Amino acid sequence: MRRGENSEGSATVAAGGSPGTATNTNLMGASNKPTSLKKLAQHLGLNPATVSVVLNDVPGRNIPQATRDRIKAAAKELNYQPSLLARSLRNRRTLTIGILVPELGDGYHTQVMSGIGDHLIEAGYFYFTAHHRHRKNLVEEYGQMLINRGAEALITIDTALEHPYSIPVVAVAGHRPISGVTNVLLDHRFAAELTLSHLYSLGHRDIAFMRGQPFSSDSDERWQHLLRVAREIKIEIDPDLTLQLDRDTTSPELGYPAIQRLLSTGKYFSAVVCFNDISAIGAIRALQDLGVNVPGDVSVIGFDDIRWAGFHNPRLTTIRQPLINMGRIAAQCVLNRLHGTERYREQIVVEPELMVRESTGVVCTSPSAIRTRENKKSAKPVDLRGD
Amino acid sequence: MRRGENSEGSATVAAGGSPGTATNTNLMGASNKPTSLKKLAQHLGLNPATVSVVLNDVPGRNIPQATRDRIKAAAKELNYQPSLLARSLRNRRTLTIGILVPELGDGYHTQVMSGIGDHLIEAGYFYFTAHHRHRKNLVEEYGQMLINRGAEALITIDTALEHPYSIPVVAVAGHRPISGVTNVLLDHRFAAELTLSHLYSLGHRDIAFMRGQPFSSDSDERWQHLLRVAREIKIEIDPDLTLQLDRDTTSPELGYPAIQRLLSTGKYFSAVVCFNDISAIGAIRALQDLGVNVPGDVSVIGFDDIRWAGFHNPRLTTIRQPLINMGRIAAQCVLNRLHGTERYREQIVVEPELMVRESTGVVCTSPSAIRTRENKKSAKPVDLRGD
DNA sequence: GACGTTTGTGCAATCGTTTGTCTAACTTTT
DNA sequence: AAAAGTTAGACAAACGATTGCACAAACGTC
Repeated sequence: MRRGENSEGSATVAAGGSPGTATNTNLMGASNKPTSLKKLAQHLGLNPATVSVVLNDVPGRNIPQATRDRIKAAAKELNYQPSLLARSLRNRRTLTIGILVPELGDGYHTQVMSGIGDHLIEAGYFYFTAHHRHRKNLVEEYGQMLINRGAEALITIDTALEHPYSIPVVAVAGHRPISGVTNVLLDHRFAAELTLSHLYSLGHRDIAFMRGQPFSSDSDERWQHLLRVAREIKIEIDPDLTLQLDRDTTSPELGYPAIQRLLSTGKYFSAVVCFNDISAIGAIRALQDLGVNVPGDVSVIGFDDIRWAGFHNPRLTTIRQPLINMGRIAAQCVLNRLHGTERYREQIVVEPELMVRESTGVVCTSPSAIRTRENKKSAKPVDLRGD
Repeated sequence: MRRGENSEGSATVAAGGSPGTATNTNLMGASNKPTSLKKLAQHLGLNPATVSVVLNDVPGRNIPQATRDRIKAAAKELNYQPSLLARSLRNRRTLTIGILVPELGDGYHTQVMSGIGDHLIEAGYFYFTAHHRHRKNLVEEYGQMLINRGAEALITIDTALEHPYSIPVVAVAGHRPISGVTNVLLDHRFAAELTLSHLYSLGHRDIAFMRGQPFSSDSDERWQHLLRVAREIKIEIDPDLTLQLDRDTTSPELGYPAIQRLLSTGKYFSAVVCFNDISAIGAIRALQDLGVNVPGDVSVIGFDDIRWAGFHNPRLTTIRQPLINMGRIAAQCVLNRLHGTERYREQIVVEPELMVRESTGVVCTSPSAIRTRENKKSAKPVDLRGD
């Protein structure tokens, strides 16, 4: 049924369009070069400086209204568009922010980016994005590149910075304290409390945990707080029930094999705390495929509250990070620091929120249910998508 | 249990960090200004031009190795970083592409962006992104802005362009033929065939349809092909079973009320063709909430094959668009046109793929199942997230 | 009619690079 | 030893805009 089993999706590329209408690559309908200030001035018989002054409404210059009108009319007529490149060079202001992310096209980061982008573009700023796939040298290289291209400040998401920068930096979910870097981060202590007290109150004591990949900057922080809170409320964390994610992917496939491994040990557990919603979705899928009911037999709790968490089946109980807002806050902070309207702060803490939905429930009293899983034939193997 | 019911996610902002360590906003550890070519040359007692020549390994110039080494050493020592801004101005090459999208942080677009970003960055290009929320004036304004900032070419996703541009443009899922714009688009005819023949072969004849929002550029194209193919294979399309999406959101909430409305009419249908996976997930949720089994009572087919389609419950049967690949193709095409290594083409067609999973099944023979829905009490109302 | 002020615009330098041309010194050839 | 050629690097003019300063004409005042 499927055509093309190659991993990246089959894309048959076909040339279309009638050959007769082929257009030249470079020059379209309009004139080749855009009108420069100089040409405009020449056309008007004026000096470029005068034109510039008028077009920018520089205060304190007296140019008669007649000339002003004449200039503005000509600018419109010749469709003059100032080269922001040249302007940036001269003014030493690019109105550009650099954004450093590990990955494009993933739920978590894109939500944050969305908040950032919204705010920046409203404020008249543009941004360069670069993704480094958690590779140290690329973080360094692209960071520098962004600066060379004129970024006035940097925003990073889930990125491990190594040293201070000469421009303002705001890091979303970067945990290292670095001089000059403002960290926007979640109150992970509170998140751990929400997670564990929720499960505890439902009667769960045998809880499996998924630790995030080592390269994800939230992983360690989140784990440490879970450990601490667990100790405080006297939940024992069994090393055998502790999974370590390691694959560098943002597909739900992430959590799938982890759960398979967990189940194959035969150890009893009534709940799984997942590193994020994506892995939670994979985990649920794995459980369901092996005949384990969620939340009947095992409760699953996610993290992030990505867009479809509330629409999954079962609806995902999760710890919500205000991702969009975190992005917005980061953008706001970076602009404020740029404009000097805000003192540098080491960190800005945002609060998580427990979203109770359907994937968690009261603990299953008879552990027989989970023990029966060997008897059930697992469903068809999961469809593992390439990318 | 929830703290903060405001729609954007509660984010309590708190200033952290010990006040003593407050750092100045602007100047960090390093020297304030980065070293320019001029300063470097001065430091070496040489002319900037000579330094430039050496650092760029300009061929055909004879500079003794000793001097070359001296220059390179000094460049490293003073950490000279060329201003790409100035270089761009002088060379009239910015190595920058502009990307125009309707929305940030949504499954469909971000997948495409991911493919674009990958390819561009590998090729040494950077990109500006701007999102216009389908607002005509913003499309125009941001498009111009990108050009003013030096974009050498434009890539658009799901964006309605109005006129030709003076630089190469590649549009992903833009359907208007515009001179100088290469359209990367899906073979919607084939997609319609895949969709309908799949449902037909499962016995479905009473099929409901969701039409995409008018501002989405794929909507009309997709609908027309569905109509045509339906006529050919003699599936009747009932206007009463045709839904029109209109809300401008990328949350599954999109499909939810549409299905509610549909069910409330009492008309019988055995399958729903959704505009995309997101709305399909919302649709499934709505059906399930009203006690309709998917695929037992109603089959649902999506479109796009976003990342978690295969992990949803039930796994989503869908028409896959090779989104990442479409992005990659767009990037490749735009660079090729820029370098003149590829003739302009009006369009590049990519092929969809039917992913048969679990949300479609053989038609339910006794329509009683769906008629019983009034008897069942619906589940808790769905959790409608704000953003 | 001399002088200060206002008005309207031009000039030139600057931002940080790149690149074509040019010169001075040094080396080789005859 | 003079002509020719090589070598090493300087110089200046761009790229396209901004901005402080200068300057000329017109105007008003005494």
